[in-house]
Amino acid sequence: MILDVIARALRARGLETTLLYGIDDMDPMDAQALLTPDAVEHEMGRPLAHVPDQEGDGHASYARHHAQVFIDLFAGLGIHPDRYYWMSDIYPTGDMDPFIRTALDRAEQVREIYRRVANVQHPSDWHPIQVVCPNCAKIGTTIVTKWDGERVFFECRQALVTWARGCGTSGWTSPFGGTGKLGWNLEWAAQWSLFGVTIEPCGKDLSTAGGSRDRADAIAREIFEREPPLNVPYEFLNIGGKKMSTSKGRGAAAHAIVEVIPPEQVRFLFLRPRPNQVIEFEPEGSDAIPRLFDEFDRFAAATAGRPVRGEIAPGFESTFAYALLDPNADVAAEAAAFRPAFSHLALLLQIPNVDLAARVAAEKGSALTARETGTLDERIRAARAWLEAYAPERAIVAVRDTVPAEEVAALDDDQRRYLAALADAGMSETEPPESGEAWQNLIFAIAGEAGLSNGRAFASLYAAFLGRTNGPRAGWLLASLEFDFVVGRLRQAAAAAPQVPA
RNA sequence: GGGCCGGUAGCUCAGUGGCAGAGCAGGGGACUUUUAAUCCCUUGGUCGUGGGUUCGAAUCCCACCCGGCUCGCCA
Repeated sequence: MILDVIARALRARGLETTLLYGIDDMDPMDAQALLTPDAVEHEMGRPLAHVPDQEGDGHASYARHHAQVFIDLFAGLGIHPDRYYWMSDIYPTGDMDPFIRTALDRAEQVREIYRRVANVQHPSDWHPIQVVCPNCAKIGTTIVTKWDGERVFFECRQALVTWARGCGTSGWTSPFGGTGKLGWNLEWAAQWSLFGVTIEPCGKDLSTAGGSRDRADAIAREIFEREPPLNVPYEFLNIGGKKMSTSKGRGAAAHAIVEVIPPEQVRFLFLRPRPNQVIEFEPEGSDAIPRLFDEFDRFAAATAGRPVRGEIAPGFESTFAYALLDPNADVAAEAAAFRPAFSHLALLLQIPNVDLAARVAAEKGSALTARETGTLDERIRAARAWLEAYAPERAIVAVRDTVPAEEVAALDDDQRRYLAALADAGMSETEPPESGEAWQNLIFAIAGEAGLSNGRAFASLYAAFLGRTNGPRAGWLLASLEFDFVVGRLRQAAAAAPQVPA
């Protein structure tokens, strides 16, 4: 996301920019969670690119299957790298061979960097490369101990790592052309040189002192003799206090979020705070999601030049523009587009027989454009999902099965009389009110006769039916219920004992 | 234990030397038909703690406290 926005910003300044995304699929399989039990012994430790797709849905490998999930996720968020490259494709071309050669020639220097930068003490025969075992095809279990300038001596050790078992084979082999793979920090640095990388943000888990980024930076400078790319360390998004990350396959939270929140609001969520600020996002039982929409709409309004409440963060136009899905969107037109308020939609969705499109068009004051109808549909889906999975109790409108005793007891006498009068009026109509409009007219008419302010009239209705002080348009609410039930409830509430002052 | 980042209103966050802010939430009010909308008003702070520099510190320096990440492998 950060890289996508950087690329967009550079292009906006007229700079030619290429956005690359690499998948390190020569790395060994080290997580058995997604493997079938009988595959564990055989597959653990093999390169991810060589492990068959466990789902059997047509991907060439385990790596391709799972990476596709993220590629799709990125595409859905408007992130379209110019090129995805796979290390399992790069190594066989021989493009990495010069870097492998340099790393092996300078193995002692690499070990020294690990000691100095990361305080990691590798054995004196350790070499910064692993090879695919010609016997068992694993890469995570092999260690290289000698280098003669053309070939390496490897051992496939039984107990090199705890998560995979080697076969015990050893021998001389060429490390080039796809057989060998540089260690992670070296591979990272080699990619910078190979692709001419100039900017590479990374998360704070890597950006720590002595961490992967420090090592890769040192290796780039001292082994491959190239200045490392600009780093933009960024913080994480915490969902309910837990880290969400795409890089370690902890994608479950990411997908759950993306299912509920439309892409532009997801982008907005990431872009609004500074990169080094942890984003605390707690959608569960909170108004975090409605608030996210409201803030987005506020930024849109400000960008369109409409007045907004209070102050707005500096750079709001950029934040809004980069939150848009389409990098070439007409920002002014997008900002000016009408967007129905999320919480209002969530409310309307809970009332039966509401023509949402008509209501929203009425709020706007004119017909919705195709784009706005799309936004509406998107928000309706989001609001439904929110109500189902995340909304707090107070956002749920539900007609109580019985008279809400406490809330009704808090009503004043004139409000109670009003409820009785409304019941009488409903009964005395030649036709029982059926439409929301008929009920709404009656509610206002009786309130006028009783000299009760509209606010207090509505409040008494909400108390009697919902057990709360406010609610959706009362006429339509009553119209959605059985007439006899409505009259009965009105009478019960009117007859309820008033609250005794403590 | 070392390192990095963070700690500002109930919540989410702005604010890098010049009167502590916004949104939301909370409280009060307006509204004869959008009534969870809209509009107006408003409560709320030991800027993590303690020291220092300065005419002046949320901001710069030092120490400490708390939280997250990281410091063997893997990525």
